[in-house]
Amino acid sequence: MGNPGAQSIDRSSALLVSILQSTNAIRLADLVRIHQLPKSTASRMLASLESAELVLRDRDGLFHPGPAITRYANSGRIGTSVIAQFRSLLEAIAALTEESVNLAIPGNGSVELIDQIDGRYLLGARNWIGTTIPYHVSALGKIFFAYELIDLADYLSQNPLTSFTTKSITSADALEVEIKKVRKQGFATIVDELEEGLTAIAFPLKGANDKVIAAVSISGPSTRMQTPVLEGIARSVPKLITSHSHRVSTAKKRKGAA
Amino acid sequence: MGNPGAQSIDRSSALLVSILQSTNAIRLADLVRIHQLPKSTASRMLASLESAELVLRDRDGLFHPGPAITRYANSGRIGTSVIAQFRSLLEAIAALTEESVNLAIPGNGSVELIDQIDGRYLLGARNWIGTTIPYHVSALGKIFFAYELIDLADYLSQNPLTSFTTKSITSADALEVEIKKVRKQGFATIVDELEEGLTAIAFPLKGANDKVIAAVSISGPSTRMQTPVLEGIARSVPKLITSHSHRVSTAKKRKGAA
DNA sequence: AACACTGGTTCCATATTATGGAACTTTGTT
DNA sequence: AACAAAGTTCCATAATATGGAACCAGTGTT
Repeated sequence: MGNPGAQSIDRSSALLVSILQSTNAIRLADLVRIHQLPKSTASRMLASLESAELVLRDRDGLFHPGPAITRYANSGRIGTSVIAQFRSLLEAIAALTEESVNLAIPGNGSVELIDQIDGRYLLGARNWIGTTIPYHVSALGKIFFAYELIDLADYLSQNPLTSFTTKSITSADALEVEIKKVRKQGFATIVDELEEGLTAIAFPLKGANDKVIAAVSISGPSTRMQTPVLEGIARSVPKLITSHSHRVSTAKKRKGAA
Repeated sequence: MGNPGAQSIDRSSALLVSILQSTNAIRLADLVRIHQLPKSTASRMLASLESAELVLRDRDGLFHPGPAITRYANSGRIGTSVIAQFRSLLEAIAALTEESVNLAIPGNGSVELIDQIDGRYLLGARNWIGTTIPYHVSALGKIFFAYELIDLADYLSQNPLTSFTTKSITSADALEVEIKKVRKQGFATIVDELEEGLTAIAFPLKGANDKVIAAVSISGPSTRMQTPVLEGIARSVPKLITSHSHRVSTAKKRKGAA
């Protein structure tokens, strides 16, 4: 935040985001406390957001995401924006690696695959879009843990670490160690952890303001994806990602803003 | 719109809503045209919304709903706000009618059932939550058409009017006539149109600012739900809905605002 | 190549508009 | 009944949003 000439929008946006993020309904007083705003200001802002249907107030005065947002969430075009943003990157990665490339966002309890480019090989070319995979056996999932799009503790408390193969990580301690490693390296891998013979490597993808919003994975048979290949990918793909994230023109200017 | 001391929020909210509603990505210039704003103002506002992650700008400068919203849409707690808001109403209706009562919101291509209270009878007590039903064979769906939460023309152009029983409406003309009737009466019915022997009656539900955001249906076997019963429901349930919608306390004040 | 055109961002003087303290309502609690 | 807590409204003040103009790319067009 801190956009010149947009204080009120910054503030009201922050309120809206709080409402979107909070698991349970939230009161005006809570918002005032969290954001350190005068009651009067917050009240006015929320009234405005409410009349735009961005926020909904229930009979008890609690705030919820509003109809305008619910409508969008229900419209079935959720992933499209992220897909559009990263399509060309996926293509570039697929061209480079010749393996299947997937785009994912964090979903409710499992990784949500939203886009895919198939590789050259026949083996591994199956379509994963729409599939959901538990976080702990997925390279993409490890990325979401490492970059805190999903809270590891939360996940552990709600999901058993089911094993898919003998290589699957099934202990909380081991998973935590693994996540730390991912954070350090900047990428995540699974080798035979989800399915015997399947290897994948995943990288975080940042949005405009440098926050991780999605992840991309390259996957293929473990026989093809040996250590040297993985190392090559780990070296080259981040470069592709970085160069992709620089928007064509006026982007450089705006970079400072975010 | 038109909240005192919140012009900028009203305006930026309108921009955000436009972005949420539009099927395809949208440019700054379009938004400026639609909302009759100076470029400079719109540019500033969108930059602010972007830094709050409410809006996402792709490499081509096109606007999409942002990560904060996508995250919420993917979190699996979409319907909860609406459910919370209408729970007590559903209970009241169930107590009165003794039949199964359902709450629905418009979904992608089909009615989305999000809450249910079972009636007293054994027949008809099956759980519909999560089920999706085509609009044209559902009383709830007819409500969504009538109150323009779903565009009838759009729907007709994308979906065949599949027949479920011999009573199902399968011609566009007949459906349009039916919708007009619904709009006039203020409620919708299906008698044996979705399933032989199943009758349902549905009513619109308004949010805080008097716009329809959801619908409620009462359904049971056609043998029990004869014309006199339906007439009784059509008389009594709207009263329940109205009395429910008056919020307990400060609501009366705020009513004027919206 | 030079030119006009379109889409977008930045600047800055101006006064409109957001601000927040205080007063006021309403509800729940002891 | 009195008190506390949550929320809304009021209003004088100045801080902040505003929008025209200048500016900066790209993208055709001749």
